[in-house]
Amino acid sequence: MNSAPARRPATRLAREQRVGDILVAARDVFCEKGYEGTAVSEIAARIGVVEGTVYKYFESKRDLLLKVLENWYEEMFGDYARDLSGIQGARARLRLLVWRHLRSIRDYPLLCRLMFREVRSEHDYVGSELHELNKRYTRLLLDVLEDGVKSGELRHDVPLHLLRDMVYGSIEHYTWNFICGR
Amino acid sequence: MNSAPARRPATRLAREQRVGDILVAARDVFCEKGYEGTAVSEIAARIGVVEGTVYKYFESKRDLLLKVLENWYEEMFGDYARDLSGIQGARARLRLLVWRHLRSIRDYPLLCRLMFREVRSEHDYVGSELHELNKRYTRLLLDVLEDGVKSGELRHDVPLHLLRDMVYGSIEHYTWNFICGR
Amino acid sequence: MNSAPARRPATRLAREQRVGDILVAARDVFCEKGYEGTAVSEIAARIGVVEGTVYKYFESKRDLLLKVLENWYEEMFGDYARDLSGIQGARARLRLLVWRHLRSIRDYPLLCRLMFREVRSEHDYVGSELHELNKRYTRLLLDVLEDGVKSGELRHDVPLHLLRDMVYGSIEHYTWNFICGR
Amino acid sequence: MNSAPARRPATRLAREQRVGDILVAARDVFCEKGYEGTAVSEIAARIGVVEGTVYKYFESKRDLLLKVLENWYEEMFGDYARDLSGIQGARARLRLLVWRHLRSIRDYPLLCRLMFREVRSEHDYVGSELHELNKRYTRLLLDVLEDGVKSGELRHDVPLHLLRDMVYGSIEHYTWNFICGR
DNA sequence: CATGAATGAGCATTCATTCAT
DNA sequence: GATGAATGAATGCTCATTCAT
Repeated sequence: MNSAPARRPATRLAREQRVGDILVAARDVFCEKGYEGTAVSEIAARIGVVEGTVYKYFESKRDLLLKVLENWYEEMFGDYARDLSGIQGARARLRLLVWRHLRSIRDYPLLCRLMFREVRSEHDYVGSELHELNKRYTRLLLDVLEDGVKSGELRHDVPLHLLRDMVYGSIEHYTWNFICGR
Repeated sequence: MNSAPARRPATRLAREQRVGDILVAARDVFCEKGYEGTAVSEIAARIGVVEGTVYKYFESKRDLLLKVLENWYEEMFGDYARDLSGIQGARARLRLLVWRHLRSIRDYPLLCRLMFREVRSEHDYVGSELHELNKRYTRLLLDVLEDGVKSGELRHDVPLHLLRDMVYGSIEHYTWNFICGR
Repeated sequence: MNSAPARRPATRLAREQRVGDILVAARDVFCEKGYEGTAVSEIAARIGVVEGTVYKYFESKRDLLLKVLENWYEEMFGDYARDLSGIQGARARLRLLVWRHLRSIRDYPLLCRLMFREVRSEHDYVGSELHELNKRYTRLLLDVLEDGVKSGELRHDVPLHLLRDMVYGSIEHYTWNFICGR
Repeated sequence: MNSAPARRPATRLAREQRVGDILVAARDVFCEKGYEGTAVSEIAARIGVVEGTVYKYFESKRDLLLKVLENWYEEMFGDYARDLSGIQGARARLRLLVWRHLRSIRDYPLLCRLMFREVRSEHDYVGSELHELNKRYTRLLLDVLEDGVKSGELRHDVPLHLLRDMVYGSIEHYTWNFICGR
């Protein structure tokens, strides 16, 4: 029951470029308004295309959200691993990890919020790509702690994984406080 | 003068009773389906009334959510304070606080999730009644730690409020993991 | 993410009245434009309400279609049975059945088309209420033929159910030709 | 002058071959999903081309549907006429016609459904190529009946065209029942 | 010839909220 | 105090079709 469409062809971009533009626009709007509060049409409007165009590149609104966050996680954790690989000493390594983490939070508090609010508490999180990326990070944390213990540089009276949780937990707590505007 | 039609009796309850019923129904549905996923009509249906009735007692859907969580917080933190007032020794007091907190999480994980997801990251959180109730709890935590330090029972090499954040943060981290189904 | 709705309460009708109005409007638009070609909003517009109102009374567009046709079938076949119950003689009874059938087709050719096009070839037809109503009619047809044979009034050299199919088939053929504008 | 980029070879086929491929793919998808339920993109995908390509060979989606059915009709009725031309005797000729018809239905029930559902009840049917092809067949039927009557091989008490309609109608009725999954 | 990016209108469905009764 | 009919805006998603390359 459709008829006569397709007028202004508008800027014609390479697939990759378009995907990137959409991801950026989506990131911004999702951060501003939350997932439910965001209309796909607004994301499209930001980069001067129509809704349909977004759906040419992403399966669904949810897919778009996940891709936005995966993008961010990969970028973020890529940094961590790279930066870590030149540092000696458990304390220094730990400091770097925590520092990087905090820096990411400071730089992208709204993405953090998005992650916590819209994804991490959802049923599709466990087992997802995002979950994997997250585990890779906590693994890094644990490794550094273990190395430190082995080398005698760190001591601990609680099980190591508890220690890791305390570190990670504290950071998370700051994240929340930061996000919440304190 | 006499023939009041009075069909549908529609149980006429005391205001307080009605409010309570709505709050319970709202809590359940919000927990099950999340805030956006919940239809006011379903809350109403659960207790056999009609949407309009809910609006007689609550200003808006959002108001209802906030009231649900305030209710829970009050109950929860009331417990904490009461139970604390018979315990001697910083460690014991700290243990109780943490214990109660963890118990609440275990008992009401979905309310936790609701809190994190729908409220704590929102702009109307800071300065809200919920925020106040939360601060009352973290104050309690800090007090216990301070007492412990004063009495010499606890030592610390990091600033006390950092310690408090590590305690609270760790609990939060567990909360998330618990909520997320690990 | 909704806000401030509900202005003009518009004509407020009893449930039954409204349902009837919607069914009539739906019947008309479905007949004119076919199922896929019909927008629920147009059905609503015909009786001066908004889309949402339609969904208060019917689960879905498909549900509405089915209800429209059930309505018609019941009316139609009710007539058949009632009218039959005063006629003697197999030929006269048969004539009445065929006559009524043809009359229904003449009076509601578009409903016939709707039935054939949108429902009868679909997977949800077999076993549906509509299928049952249809079988009730073909049963009637067979009964009349059987009675006629028993009483000696009718002779047949092909199996009776084949005869029934020829009768029904011929009517269907006329239906199609009538529908197709010949 | 020379460096034709010529990436994606995109099999360059003879016009006729391409048209044939598209028709086959269209036939399959239309049969599976119905006209409205079919996306042109899926037809294209089936043969590894892109939507635009389909529009190089067919004016519109509707055009494609019509061409698919014309193809089938021609094939089907061509058979009828050819096979008829060697048979003597009205009964034998009639039997062949009916037999061929039923065989086509059995072999291509989904094309039948497509015909009935999507085309035969539409305004563009009457006067169309398809209508002509159909009339050619019913003409055949009538001719055979007339010959039979002339030669004294067949008797009839109803007008001949009615007889023809009963024959055709019965077949149609079986078609429907067959299509509908009985 | 073939591509595939882009269009843009269309549509079913949901739901917070109001208000006459 | 309670009803429930009505609103009407919002939104995710689809798809036939075009056209620059």
